[in-house]
Amino acid sequence: MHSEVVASRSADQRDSSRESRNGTPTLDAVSLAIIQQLQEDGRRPYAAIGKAVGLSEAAVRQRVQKLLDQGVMQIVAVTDPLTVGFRRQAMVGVNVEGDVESIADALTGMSEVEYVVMAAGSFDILAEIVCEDDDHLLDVINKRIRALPGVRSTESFVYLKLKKQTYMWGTR
Amino acid sequence: MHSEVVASRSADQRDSSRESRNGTPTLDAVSLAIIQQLQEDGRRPYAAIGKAVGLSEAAVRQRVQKLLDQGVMQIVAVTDPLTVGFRRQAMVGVNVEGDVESIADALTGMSEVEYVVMAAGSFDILAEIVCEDDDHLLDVINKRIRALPGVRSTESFVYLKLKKQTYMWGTR
DNA sequence: CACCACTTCTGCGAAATCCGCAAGGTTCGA
DNA sequence: TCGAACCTTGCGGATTTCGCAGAAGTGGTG
Repeated sequence: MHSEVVASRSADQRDSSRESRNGTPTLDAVSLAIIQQLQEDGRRPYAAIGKAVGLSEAAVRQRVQKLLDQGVMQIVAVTDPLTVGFRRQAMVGVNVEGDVESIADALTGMSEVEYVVMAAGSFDILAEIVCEDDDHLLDVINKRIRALPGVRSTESFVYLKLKKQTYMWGTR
Repeated sequence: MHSEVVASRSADQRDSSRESRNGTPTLDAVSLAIIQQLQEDGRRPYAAIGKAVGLSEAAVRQRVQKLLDQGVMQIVAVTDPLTVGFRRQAMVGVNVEGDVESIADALTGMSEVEYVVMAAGSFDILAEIVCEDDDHLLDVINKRIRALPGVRSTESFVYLKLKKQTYMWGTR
């Protein structure tokens, strides 16, 4: 009647939190389905989720709590920064000599930096910066990032228009 | 006792949804405070938010509903893609000849593309791609993106390690 | 100033949800 | 066989959500 995701809960998809090789918990199909529900609506009631994934309300509650505790997922409000008063954003590509990770850590510590990723290619690090205005952006890039010892060069891409921003992993 | 954000709701911060010049709604201090609460916990009850921002439960509910309807904010579960089974991610810089926006729209239509932004600098568009494995990633970049008419060239930055990912705009 | 249209906030029941808890079943692995 | 982990069912009580009616403030107009 109502689309069940799981028919039989047989051996190959039962464990919801075993540790895999790299230390991150492995997710089974049911937890994935729960996350999917919460990606559509973070406030969806547990009973509705349970009906959708084929679990009781209590079980969903336990799983969600565990997923949150483990840090696998978080339920948050996300906004378009422009609407909230941050008018200048940029992606900054950084080239590093020496220890890349320590530079990445330094960037991570800056509150204006929303996103830091170590990458392969012509940049060692990509960092997204969210600022209130041009002065602020300039300050962060030139005075703070370029000033870090070990930063060889940077290249900035100022955002003109945000076209897409999704959080629908697994919903494909 | 409990920190009130707003003391007097006087003229200069009353409107919660007026249209500003560029068409995006302007937010007042109260809505900002509500968003802030929901960035800490997307499931926080309306009454608790109301207490924190100095509004009744019903008022908070109405404002949240409006913010959601307007698309100013969404309440969702966010995860680390790696944990959910997407092992390859990349940022792709795209150079375009002709209409940049139509290319951006095409990218937006691809489910593997999580993030699309039009930028100034040596790339016209930056797009973040989330894939299950190398084959998938290769396919998206070479067969689908490069195949778009108007795409002059692309450059890929494969993610090695995600260091930071925040959703705390306004919480500074 | 009076009046109207509009929006927002408040207050209040009724319904739904959340939450903790307990008892019992199943499966898996030590 | 035992323990651990997980799920289910069921249950109340506390909390939250939800819809609605009424009050209050704003802006525009004559």
